[in-house]
Amino acid sequence: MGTVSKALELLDYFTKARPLIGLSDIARLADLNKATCFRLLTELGENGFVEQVGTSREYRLGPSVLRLAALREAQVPTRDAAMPVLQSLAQQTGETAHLSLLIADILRPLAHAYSAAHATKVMLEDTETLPFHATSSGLAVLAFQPEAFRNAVLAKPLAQLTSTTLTNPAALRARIAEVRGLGYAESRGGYESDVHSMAVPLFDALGRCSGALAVAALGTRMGEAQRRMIRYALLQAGTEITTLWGGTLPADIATLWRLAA
Amino acid sequence: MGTVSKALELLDYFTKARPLIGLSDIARLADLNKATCFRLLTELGENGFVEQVGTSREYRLGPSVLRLAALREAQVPTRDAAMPVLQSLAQQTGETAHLSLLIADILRPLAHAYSAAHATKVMLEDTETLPFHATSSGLAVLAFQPEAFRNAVLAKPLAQLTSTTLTNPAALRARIAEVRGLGYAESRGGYESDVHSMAVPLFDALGRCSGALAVAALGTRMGEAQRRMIRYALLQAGTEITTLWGGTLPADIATLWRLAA
DNA sequence: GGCTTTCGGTTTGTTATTTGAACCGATGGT
DNA sequence: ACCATCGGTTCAAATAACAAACCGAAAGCC
Repeated sequence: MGTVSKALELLDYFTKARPLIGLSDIARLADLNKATCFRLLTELGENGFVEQVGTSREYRLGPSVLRLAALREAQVPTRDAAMPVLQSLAQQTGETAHLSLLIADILRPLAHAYSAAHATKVMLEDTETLPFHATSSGLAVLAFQPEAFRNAVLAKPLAQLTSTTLTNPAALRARIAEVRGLGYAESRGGYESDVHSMAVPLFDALGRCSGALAVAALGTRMGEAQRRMIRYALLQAGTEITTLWGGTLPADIATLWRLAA
Repeated sequence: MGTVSKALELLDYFTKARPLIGLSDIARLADLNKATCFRLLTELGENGFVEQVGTSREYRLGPSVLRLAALREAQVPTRDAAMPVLQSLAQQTGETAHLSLLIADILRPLAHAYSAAHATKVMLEDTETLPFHATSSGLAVLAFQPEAFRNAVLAKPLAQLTSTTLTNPAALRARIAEVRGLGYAESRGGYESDVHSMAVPLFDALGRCSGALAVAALGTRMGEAQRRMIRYALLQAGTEITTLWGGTLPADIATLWRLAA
C-alpha cells in the first residue's frame, strides 16, 4: 500500500464515537510505526486535514474537509439532493429512512431521517459501516455489483451479528440472486435482532449501483401490509433519487419496479 | 515536500470553476510528472477522494470527503453553527456577508449569505482564496496572527489587484497595526475596485484567530451611516459566532468591541 | 486517408523518501 | 522513587517514488 493510502486511511479511524485520537493510539489502530504515523499526521495537519487540540495534543479532523465537501456537493449534489426525498420517505412510512453510499468498497451511511410517528424508532447515529451480508442495504448493493466484487466480499469472513444472520456464502449467493430478481432487498433481524429493514439499490449516470436507500423498522411493526407500504414508498423514492442524481435505472430494474408499484 | 502533501495538494486544484481535471492538466497545474500524478490520483481514487467520470476519464472530487465533513461538523460545528448568524447579518445589513477560515495558512471562504435588499450585490461564488493584503477579512486575520506568520505573508510578492491595493509591506504593517488597535478591518476597493468591505476576526477556544467574518458592499452604498451600522452588526455577529464556536475573545478585543458597540 | 498532437496510462532503472527500532524528556499513576 | 506511557526525534537500512521514454487510442487538420 502506498504512503498516500496510509495517510488517508488514518482519517478513517476518526468516527463519531472516537473523534479524538492520540498519536500512539492511532499508530496502534493503523498498525503503523509511531514515527511513520507522526510524519503522516504532521503532513495531514499541514494541509488542514487534521488538527491538534488541547494539552494532550490529540488529533481530530481538520477544516479542509469542509471546503472539499462543499465543492463536491456543488458539483454532484448527492446528499443535498437526496435529503428531502429521504425525509419524506421517513414521514410517509413512519419509520427510519437512511441512505448509504459505496465508498472505496465500503458501504457507509451518508444520511438518515427519522419519523415522529412512533416513540420507538431505529437509531443509527453511530453506525459507521454497513456489513454487506447482514443488512438490506448491503444485499441490495451487492446484488447489483460486478461478480468480482461479490466474490471478494463473500470470500472474507462474515460476522454472525445476530442469531439469524446469514453467513453461509452459498446461501448468501442464493439470497442475492433472489434480490436481483425482485429489485429490492429485505433483512429480518440480520443486523440487530429486533430490526427489520428493506432497501433498494441506487444508480449513477453510468447505470452502476453506487448506494442504497433503506427503511428500517422494529420487527414487531413489520406486518405484511406495512411491508407492502414500505416497499411501494421505497421504489418511488429510489426512482426519484436516482433521477435527481442524474442516474439511469438499468432497464430490468425499471421494469421490475414499475410492475411492483 | 512529502508525498502525502503532494497528493493532498492535488485536491486543491479542484474548484467551482474547474470541477473536472484531466490527468495531463492536473500534472501541469501541480508541476508534477505525469506518472507521479497518475499514481497519486489512483491512490486518491482507491480511497474515494477522487473519482473518474465520463469517457474522457477526467477526475473530480469523490464521495469520501462528504463523510469526513459530516464527521467534522458533528464534532466542531463550524459552518452549521455560524450559518444562521451569517444569514441574519446579511439581512440586517442588506449586504453580502461571508465567513472565511484560515486553513493551512490560506484564507478561504467557507460560507456566504446574500441579502435581497438591493438588486446589485457583491457575489463571491467563485472566490477560492482571499488575499491577506487586499481584503478586509485578510487584514483582520493577519492583525491577530503571530508576528512570524505576518512576516511570512508580507515577504511574499503582493499582487496589485486594483489601483488602490496597498502592496508596500511597510504601509501594510502600519495598516495592520491600526486594525489591531480598532478590532476590525476595512477595505475600500483593494480587492475589486468598486467593492468596500469591513471584517472582524474570529477566535477559537485557545484564543487564536482562526477566521474572519465580513460584510461586502458596493462602494457607492458605503456612506458613513451605513459603515457605522455595518460595524455594529459585525461586532455583534462576530461575538456571537466566536461564542458558538466555543471560542474566547482575547480580553483586549472584548473591551474594544464593547466600547465600539 | 494520412499526418501530427495530445490524451490516459504503463514501463524502467535510478534515486530519494519512507521506514522502524531505539531513544528523549515530560507526565502521571502507584 | 519507580515504572509505564505519552508525544516527538534520530539515523541507517529498506522501499517506494521518480523522470523519461514509450504505448495505443482519439481528435484535429490537411
